[in-house]
Amino acid sequence: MQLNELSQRSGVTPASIKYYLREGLLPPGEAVHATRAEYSAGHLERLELIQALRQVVGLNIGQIRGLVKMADDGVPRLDLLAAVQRVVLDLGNYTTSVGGEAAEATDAVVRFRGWPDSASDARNALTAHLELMAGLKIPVSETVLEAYSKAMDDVAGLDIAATTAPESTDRLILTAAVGMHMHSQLLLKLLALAQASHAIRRYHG
Amino acid sequence: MQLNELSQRSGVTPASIKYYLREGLLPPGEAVHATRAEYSAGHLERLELIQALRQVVGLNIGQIRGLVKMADDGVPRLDLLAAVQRVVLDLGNYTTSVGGEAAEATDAVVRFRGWPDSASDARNALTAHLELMAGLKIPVSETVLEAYSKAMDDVAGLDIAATTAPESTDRLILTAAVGMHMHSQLLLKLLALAQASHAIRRYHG
DNA sequence: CACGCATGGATAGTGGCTCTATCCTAAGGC
DNA sequence: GCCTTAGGATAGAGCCACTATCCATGCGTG
Repeated sequence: MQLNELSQRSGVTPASIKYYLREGLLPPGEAVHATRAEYSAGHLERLELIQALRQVVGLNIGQIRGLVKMADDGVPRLDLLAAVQRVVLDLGNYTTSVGGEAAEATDAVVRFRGWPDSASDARNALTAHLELMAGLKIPVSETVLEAYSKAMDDVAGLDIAATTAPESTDRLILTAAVGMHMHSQLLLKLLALAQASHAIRRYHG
Repeated sequence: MQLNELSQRSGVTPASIKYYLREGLLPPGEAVHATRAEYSAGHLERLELIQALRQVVGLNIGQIRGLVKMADDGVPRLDLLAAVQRVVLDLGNYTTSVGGEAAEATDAVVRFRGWPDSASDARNALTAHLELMAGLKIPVSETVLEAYSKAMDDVAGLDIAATTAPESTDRLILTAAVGMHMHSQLLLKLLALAQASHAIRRYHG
């Protein structure tokens, strides 16, 4: 198919498709000659991925480019999922701080939860976040950390099970990113409702 | 104090202060005459609030304006806290959909958690979010909803206790917004770590 | 008393981001 | 052989959060 058909099937305007091509999110079509290029079902799938990551998950072009580059480079699926987790849950690119109270608190959490204690983006992100909270003078007691981590341990026991290993890499990224995002948002909505409920109980009953 | 001193004490450039004045985030100083205005400690506090909401919580100018307007209008503290929760946890302005599977699921959660079942932003947001997930073909089983809500119920039992009712309304908003944001982010970091840990156990142990 | 310079106020410009519109050339189809 | 249309390049738009410039005013300093 050519650009126009790709546009109509995906619902993305030709101008935007050209933009994604320029930005390297969409690989160029196979040039049949100087002024015609042929696009495949893979391009359509890629466009759906881009749309979902932009509109549902809210990633920016750079983040999307990072993910699709990995996909195109044939990076192993586990690494891909880790990358998806990093951008979707905003684990950032923190400088790995090695000592300090925050690192100790992270160690403590990992220990009393019995989690495997290997280094990871999530671990660095947690340490960095605890440092940030300390810097903002927001105390995080061991009690809170224990309760939160227990709650998240319970939650993590379930949701990955739903992922029914998709066929293509693009679809894997799509389902993983959208699933992670929607589930984390679901958690926050439930937290809001729980907090509101507790507040009502406290003040009105 | 005058603009320049306010700028130096707050660390905000005069140009930005003028911008906040124009946008109605910062009330005008008391005009001593045509070309001089005097700013108070309240202005400094307001600037600190704006800074925190922009840089830490990541709110935009419109959201901040909404909150400070409420503060200036002397809205009751509980309403203020509800507004803070709405913008910080992204509860949005959803159209209150009354019926449908999602609404039933929300009812079910509230029922088996024993939460007071009054209408609220959080409740609408949850229903809307469940509808969104259904639209995206992401199934949310009752098991997941039960586990998630249980976890959030446990979490909500703790963290509001830390709020030591601050003196001024601006400080109340600041501590509430920053606290909510950082705690919710903490939860997501812990979720990431928990998921990574479960994944490792599954694949390597 | 007069001059210079900071202040407040208005207006316009900047830079980043994500598109979107225009223009041009080169072909394919009728 | 002409007209439509794809593809490619470039420039522009619109939003956001500032940031810089300009100007009249009038306080403070000498």
